[in-house]
Amino acid sequence: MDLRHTIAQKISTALSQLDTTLTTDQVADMLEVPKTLDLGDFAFPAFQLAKSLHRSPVQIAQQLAPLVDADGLSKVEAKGPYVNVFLNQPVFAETTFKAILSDPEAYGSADVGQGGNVPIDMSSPNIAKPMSMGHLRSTVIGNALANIYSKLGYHPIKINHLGDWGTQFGKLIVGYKMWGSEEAVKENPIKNLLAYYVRFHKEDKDHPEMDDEAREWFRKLEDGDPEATKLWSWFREISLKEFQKVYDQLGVTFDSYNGEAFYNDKMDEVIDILESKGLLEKSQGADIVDLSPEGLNPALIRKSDGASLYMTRDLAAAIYRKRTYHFVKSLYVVGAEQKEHFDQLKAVLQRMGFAWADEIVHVPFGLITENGKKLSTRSGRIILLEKVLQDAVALAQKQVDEKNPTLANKKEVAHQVGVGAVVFHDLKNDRMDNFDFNLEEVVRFEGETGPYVQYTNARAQSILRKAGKTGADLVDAPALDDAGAWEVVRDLGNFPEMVTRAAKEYEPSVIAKYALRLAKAFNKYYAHTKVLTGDASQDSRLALVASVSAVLQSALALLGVGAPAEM
RNA sequence: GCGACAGUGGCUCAGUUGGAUAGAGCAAUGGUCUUCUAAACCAUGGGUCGCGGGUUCGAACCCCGCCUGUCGCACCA
Repeated sequence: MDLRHTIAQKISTALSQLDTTLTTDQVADMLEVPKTLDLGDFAFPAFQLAKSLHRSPVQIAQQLAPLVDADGLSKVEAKGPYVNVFLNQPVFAETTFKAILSDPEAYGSADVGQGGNVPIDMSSPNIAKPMSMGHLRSTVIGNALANIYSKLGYHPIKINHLGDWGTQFGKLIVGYKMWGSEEAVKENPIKNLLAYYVRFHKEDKDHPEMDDEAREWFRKLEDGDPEATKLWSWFREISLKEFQKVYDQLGVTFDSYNGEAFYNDKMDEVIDILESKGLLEKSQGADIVDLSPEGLNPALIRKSDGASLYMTRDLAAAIYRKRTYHFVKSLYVVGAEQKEHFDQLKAVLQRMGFAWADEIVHVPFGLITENGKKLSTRSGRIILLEKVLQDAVALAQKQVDEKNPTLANKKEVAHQVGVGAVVFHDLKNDRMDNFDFNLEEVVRFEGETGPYVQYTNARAQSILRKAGKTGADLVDAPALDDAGAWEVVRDLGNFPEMVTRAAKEYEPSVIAKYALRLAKAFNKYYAHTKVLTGDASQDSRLALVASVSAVLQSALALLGVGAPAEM
């Protein structure tokens, strides 16, 4: 039984003495956490009882407070219409520190997932195009969710659903054959492949025959023509190698690179099923599934020329993932602009008789703009992720040189701080928030930022280093009795709940905000309390410091952000 | 036009899902390093929570209407 329910039970028992029956669960739901520390750690509002007891909430609170069994608590008092409950701080601190320090990895973990598979569709850049800030969002959100779900006992499967098929490959081949060379592509694959693509779009306006040619090459590719296939797989391979550089910097790995091409031979079955169930209709020459009963636009399954579409491919992918992974949940970390697509996808799967469609979850996120404008590869309005990371690391390097010139592994730290700033910035706000890109904002090191959290951890580590103790040495430290540390202690105790909430809401920002809250509380403590004084309570304070460091590291790890011991 | 998402200090955002006096960061001003890392801490100013109704003992949060912005709405993904 958790703390909330323990207290709820006490209150429930007390209420029965006032001839009121509320179950422990009901009381637990009503319990609030007051916004300021002087109002205690939990509060029970008496408003709702006023009617049935024919008394004012203030009176009820006054009568109820003395009836609550205060064993294990430090105080129960009525304040206005609330009964405020104060925890026994030293006891709570001791159990919390012990829980953290005896097994830091396990703290906040749970086995609710029981090893169930959770494929996560994420990142998904397009071959021959550079990765942009938009891909960063999908990548880091997906990665953080994978970490969070893993901590809760699920088995995430990170799938990079590459954009590696489509008519653009016809254009790419034509462009390459007209203007490209093997050397140029090898020298700078993405840049040059993109240049062919962009140039193609410029020139095909005056030379419509180029489009026919591109269509022809894509047709060849679909038919397995050796030359087309060879070029395609080369473009794919060489692009992937470029993407890998970014993933290495971010520290993100994948379990599968099955992209769009992978499903080429799996779409016929989808159409067969749809046909056999009589779901397909002709409309304006195309094959569709009418979703008007669901209040959705029709799902386009096959173009009038018989070619398949995005929807067809995603249906095949969804079914493949269910068969392969027997998932308990299937996540798609894809921009909010594709919401309707996923609504349609789920609706069609439902129509096909797949009840597991309910377990498909679109995890949408907001748009990144620049100067208020939407980014677009074709128009060249694009923020190169590689460049952003590069700039961030360079700025961090400058900062480290300035602040800590004698640091041994400056390069590594600069990398962790620079990349950490970018990743944290992307994860700290609600997924759905749109944001306008601003390099200075993204790579900020002060205030509510990733480096702030990293710095807090580095300070804590520094204290432990000076003391010559590790967390393991402090497991049995005596209880900390220091009202000034209470905010920190309480935050520490909240970590497990935050992990659960982040998973439930598919919202890494819950963890990022939590890390900021804990870091802020600790910095305040740090500024007011000297840890290494040599007195009898030193080990108790050190246990606090070690606990903070451990939890900050856990939180940063969940977000995919590094935690240097010094910076 | 229809639908989705959003609207909270000058700027960027929180607000534990309906509770006590609406909180942070940035920016501004002032203060704190001979003492564990000043990437920090402390203080001051700054608000009709888009607007109008409604539900409720109680609304930034729920319901209805309106305004503004963004995204989506058939053969791209």
